[in-house]
Amino acid sequence: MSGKGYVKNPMDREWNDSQPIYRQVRDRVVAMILDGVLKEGDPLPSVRNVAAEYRVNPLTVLKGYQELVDEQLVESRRGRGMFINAGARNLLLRGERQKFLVEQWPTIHATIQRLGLTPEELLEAAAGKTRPPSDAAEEKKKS
Amino acid sequence: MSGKGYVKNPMDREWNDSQPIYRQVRDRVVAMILDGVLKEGDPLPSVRNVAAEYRVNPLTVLKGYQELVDEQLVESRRGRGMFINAGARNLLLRGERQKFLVEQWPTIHATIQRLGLTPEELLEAAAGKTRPPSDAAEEKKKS
DNA sequence: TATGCTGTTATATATAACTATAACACTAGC
DNA sequence: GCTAGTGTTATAGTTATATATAACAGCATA
Repeated sequence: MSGKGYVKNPMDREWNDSQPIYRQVRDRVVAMILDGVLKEGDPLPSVRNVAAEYRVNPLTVLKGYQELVDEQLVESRRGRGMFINAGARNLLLRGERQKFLVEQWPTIHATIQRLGLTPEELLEAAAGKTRPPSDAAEEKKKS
Repeated sequence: MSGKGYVKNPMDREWNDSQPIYRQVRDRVVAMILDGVLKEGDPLPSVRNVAAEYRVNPLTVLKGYQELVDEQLVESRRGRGMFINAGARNLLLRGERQKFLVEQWPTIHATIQRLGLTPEELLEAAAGKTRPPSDAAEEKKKS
């Protein structure tokens, strides 16, 4: 059990523990398409490159990419690479909006209500200000 | 292969596929505490009852409950049950707020921006109206 | 004591996610 | 042809999640 260690990557601060990596890979590409970083016809970063850069198994990246193929967002050309399909962004703008509104937002909204979070707090947090609850509980003094 | 089937429950519409059941069990109890459905000193529904009601393995429920014990939100008394600790709600209001604002909200906010969702759409969806993109709402401009 | 609730532990198994390593298949450029 | 870059498949092993089944341990009460 100890010989050939199976050690988790120290580099996975990049990854969210609450979701499989391959789905996060998929979501990252989706975000890049929506943000216009990847345009239609563009090649995706190669499976091996991404795997190396993020210290992840190539198969895991491939699995994420395959989901995009199944969603008809990208096309795979053996020996050449994977490429963003035409119409990918529009397809996403429709699909992801609906998916978010139906599957995620209701739960999120309930949580916000439950925690009594105000729009002000949310906007502040979104702006990058990780403000502590303003009373005590502040021991991270970096001078 | 077919003999002693290992079949997934048909009843798990109750459960979200994107997160382990035991964590959803934990989150449900947390929600009940925050909502005041479960007050301090109250007993949690028994492991076996929950398991039966939701058609889930008792061990899975126990695992979710154990997380609550580890978070010092509930206390386990062998032979009697598990009980909400004093101060549980306050502890949650601080902890869960911070956790949400730091770990979840930034990503969610980015997604909302990316999809160009307006406050109106979000409020509508939260109100339960799972309405497909209406034709009239196409000309919305960000203010 | 006996019964019937609680939480808890022990075995064994199934499936999904991730990994390491290696090989195969295709394309482009030298 | 050779090589280096793509995607793809194959084998095998680890960990996490969830299951089925059974037993153990403590408490309350008739």
